[in-house]
Amino acid sequence: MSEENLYTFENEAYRKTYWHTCSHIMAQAVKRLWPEVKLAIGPSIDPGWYYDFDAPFAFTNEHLEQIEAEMKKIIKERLPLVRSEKPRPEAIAYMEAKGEPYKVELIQDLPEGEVISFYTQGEFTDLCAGPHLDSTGRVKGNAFKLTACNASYWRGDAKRQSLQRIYGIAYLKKDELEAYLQRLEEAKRRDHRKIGRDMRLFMTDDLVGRGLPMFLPKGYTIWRELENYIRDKELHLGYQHVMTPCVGTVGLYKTSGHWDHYKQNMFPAMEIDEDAYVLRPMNCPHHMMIYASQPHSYRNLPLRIGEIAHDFRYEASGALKGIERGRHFCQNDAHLFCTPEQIKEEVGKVCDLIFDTYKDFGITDYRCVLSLRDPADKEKYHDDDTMWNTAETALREVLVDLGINFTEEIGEAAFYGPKLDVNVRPAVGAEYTLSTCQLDFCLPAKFDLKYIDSDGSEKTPVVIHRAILGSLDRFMAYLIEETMGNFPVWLAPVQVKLLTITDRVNDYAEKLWTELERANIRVEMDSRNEKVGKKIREATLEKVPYMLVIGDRDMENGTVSVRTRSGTDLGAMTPEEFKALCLKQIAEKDRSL
RNA sequence: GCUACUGUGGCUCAGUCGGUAGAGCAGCUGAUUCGUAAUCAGCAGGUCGCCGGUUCAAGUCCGGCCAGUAGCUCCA
Repeated sequence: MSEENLYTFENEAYRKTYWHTCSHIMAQAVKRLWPEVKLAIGPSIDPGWYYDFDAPFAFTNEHLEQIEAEMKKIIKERLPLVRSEKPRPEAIAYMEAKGEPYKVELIQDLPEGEVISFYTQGEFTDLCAGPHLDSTGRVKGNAFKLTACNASYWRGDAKRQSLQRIYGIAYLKKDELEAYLQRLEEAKRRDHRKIGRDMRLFMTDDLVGRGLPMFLPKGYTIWRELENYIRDKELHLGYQHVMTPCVGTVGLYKTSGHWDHYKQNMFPAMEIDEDAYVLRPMNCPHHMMIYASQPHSYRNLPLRIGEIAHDFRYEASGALKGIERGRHFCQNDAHLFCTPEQIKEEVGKVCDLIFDTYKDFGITDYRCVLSLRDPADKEKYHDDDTMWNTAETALREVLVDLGINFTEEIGEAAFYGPKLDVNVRPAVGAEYTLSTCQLDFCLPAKFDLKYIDSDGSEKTPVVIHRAILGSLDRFMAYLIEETMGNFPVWLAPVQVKLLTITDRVNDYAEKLWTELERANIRVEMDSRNEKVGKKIREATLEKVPYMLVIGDRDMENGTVSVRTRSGTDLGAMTPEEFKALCLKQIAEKDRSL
């Protein structure tokens, strides 16, 4: 790499340094304008940066403009950034003198022996490990923008001080900044909530309740295809599907441990007769009870119990987001009961299923995470070090053996065991988990599950919890945003629309409709008295993959004129030719159009 | 849940300094039968999220609630 190439945003280290210096410039601007504002932390993120402030007033867009103007001044002043170090007592005294309690706390919590460094630019000094640009003048004054101001918590703890986080973004050229802002705007147009409303896929209503989306005919058509897809796939892999009720006794969840860990996130218990019931938040206990209902031999393991299951969780109101996160959702759940020796093969099969499914949906941009417990957190995790060591070691080994690329994250495990999470980043908002595969040595013991091993002894099975499409609701949200509503033909709510040009061809079109409908193609007819241009426009906006334009010429020749939603004119063909083309595309889950 | 912002016909939006609502699309009716992204005309549709307050007068100002949006926290 040549010398000047280091100073581009292609270079991650430079990019992060640049953004971090921007965050210091922003903090300096804020302190100049309002000296009473307290500083928390201000790292670079990808892309951009933020800085958390404790201010006695709420920042508005006008404030952000003021800050931007002040930042431009600081950039023009070309202030050098100078690093310095202080011993701990001096560093604490320094920040106390400056009236920065959050900085004092940060210094106090730095591990013993850690170098405590500061960066100074003009009158502004911040506690910081660096590195930084050598001068505020390195930042391009016409290519940065403060994009948002939101709330955050001091040290990410909801019980502590609420702070105000200002976000910024910067590039090396103005047009790069503008291109970025434009991408943000475009992403908003992919929002599944907007597309879902426009395409009449799902709706909500206050009287029905918050976070309780209702799927409309078109949305449910997609849903049904997804459900059929994954259920059929599972059947071929030896899964057995069950149907269990959406309500269970509190005792069931006390047995599993969910009550202790999650009762505040469940709909409150309903007292009926002598018992208390809850809407179920998940399905493991039901499936455990099914396993427990008869004796098992090692010969019959693994036993794979699957269910497209309705669950209810009392999600925080601020966490609700369309069908991505609601208070009712449907899980593509399964529990695989197996012997310890079978773990590797079963996890491998689950991973194959996940990646095979992603191939069918064209999902290529995902990240695998091995989610481990935080050993220090005895509250959140089932307290059994031996169990955790066994489970985490086993899952890690399996993933390495399978050659899966993954990163490890502490404190992301389920309370009963470690998991492999497959995460994606949607067009709008933060990364989330689509698929999961969890290794559980805990619940089988709690439910006292047994099998008879080859030596005649009673043993406890291991359970693998897994979800491929995760929640069908969330999976659909993801698909909507990825495709912008341009679903592949096999998923499109309406696959073909017949557009008549004149009433004279209505009978002919009717026959075509019947023929396609009998071939199980989802076909609609638009025989309104409107111009064909208007019919094409509307069908295109509805994102119907294929339009068949039918006029006198087609009727005479016994053909249909095929146009795609992307505007390609495939010309005239016989109905048989079109039907074959369409069915082939559906069968192959062909995504091209 | 926390902080901030937003809430006007089904959808997208306008509504000035407070003087009791406007458009386009969709819908309905009629005319038009027109070959690849909007035919023309007419009609109808709103207690301006809800409740209260200030005022002679509130879509507009103030308070509370509800809902939505962004981010934070959480996500078995």
